Amino acid sequence: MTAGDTPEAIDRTLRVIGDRWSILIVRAALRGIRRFDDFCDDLGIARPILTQRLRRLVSNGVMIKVPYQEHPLRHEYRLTDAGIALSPVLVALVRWSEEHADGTPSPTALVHAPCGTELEQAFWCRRCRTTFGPAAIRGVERAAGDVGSSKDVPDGSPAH
Amino acid sequence: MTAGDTPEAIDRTLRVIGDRWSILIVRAALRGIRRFDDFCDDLGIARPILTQRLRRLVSNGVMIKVPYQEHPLRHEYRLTDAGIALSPVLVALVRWSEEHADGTPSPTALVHAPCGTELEQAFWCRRCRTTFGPAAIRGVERAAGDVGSSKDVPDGSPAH
DNA sequence: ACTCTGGGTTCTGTTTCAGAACTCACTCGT
DNA sequence: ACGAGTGAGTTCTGAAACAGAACCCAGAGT
Repeated sequence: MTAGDTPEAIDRTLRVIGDRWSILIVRAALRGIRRFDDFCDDLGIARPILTQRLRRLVSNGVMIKVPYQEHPLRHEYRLTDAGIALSPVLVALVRWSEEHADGTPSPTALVHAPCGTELEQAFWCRRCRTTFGPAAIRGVERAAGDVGSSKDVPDGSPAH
Repeated sequence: MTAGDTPEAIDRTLRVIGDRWSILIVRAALRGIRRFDDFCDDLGIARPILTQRLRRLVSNGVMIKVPYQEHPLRHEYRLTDAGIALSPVLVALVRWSEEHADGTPSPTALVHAPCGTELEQAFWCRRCRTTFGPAAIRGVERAAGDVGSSKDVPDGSPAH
């Protein structure tokens, strides 16, 4: 690998949510689904796999299992903060799907709640107070010794 | 699936890039890697899988295979615009990895090229000219007939 | 007692993943 | 002209992951 990039960290993440279902489960959870059978119905996922995925998500801190009633003791699954923090990933994925994988835009648009305008996703520089696209990204070494080695990112592609 | 929403589109996308390798391949490509063996070495991916993944990425328009020399006819793989457009997904993933999956921040920081400040990723409303977080997202029906049913996305805050 | 509901587990295939080792076309140095 | 080297793959093989029916079990409702 080119010196010190991090396939490790991202790789570990992909081991948690990098399968066909986990992200869809998180998505469903963001839509308010909490119960085993509802996940099943909503996603059309096989039960054994759902069991397994939920367990994995829970053990990785993406979701928690909380009882919602005693007696016929029942649990539901909710996103933790870490789980909610996945929404940028999801949004990025959904938008990419709409724009590049698919002709048909999804029937559900994501909007800025206060004003109802369809949202965009952008990179943001807090110093310049500006948004920008992929072309303006650069990767730099963060480690102690040598700072400044910039070596990420593509050529072309105008920002949006 | 419960009417309306689009597991289909996102599902199709996940079939393309929803495995442990595809995203890492795109990431490597964004770092400038183009050749078969370089992907191999960089990622530590098994060759047959790389072959398959590249083929799939090409056939789905994420990458293209272009000859970079005749004679010993050789090809390299480059991202298309659609491929470059995946960078928000990647960035979101990397940032989540750093913040939630891992203690150690990655050695490579992503910065805003012009000024060198570490970038953030945010949702952006062009009407309000403001950035905001997941809590301010709402999903609304886009289709003709029944508009108004809003039912996506996080209700303020599940767990905690 | 008997059926329903929620939340699972078992069992049995079928794809997909992964890795070593091999191939093949071509070029280069000698 | 001959062996070594390269780039880009294939073929085998075994290990996981996925998928679907069917089964289980504790309580509750009737």
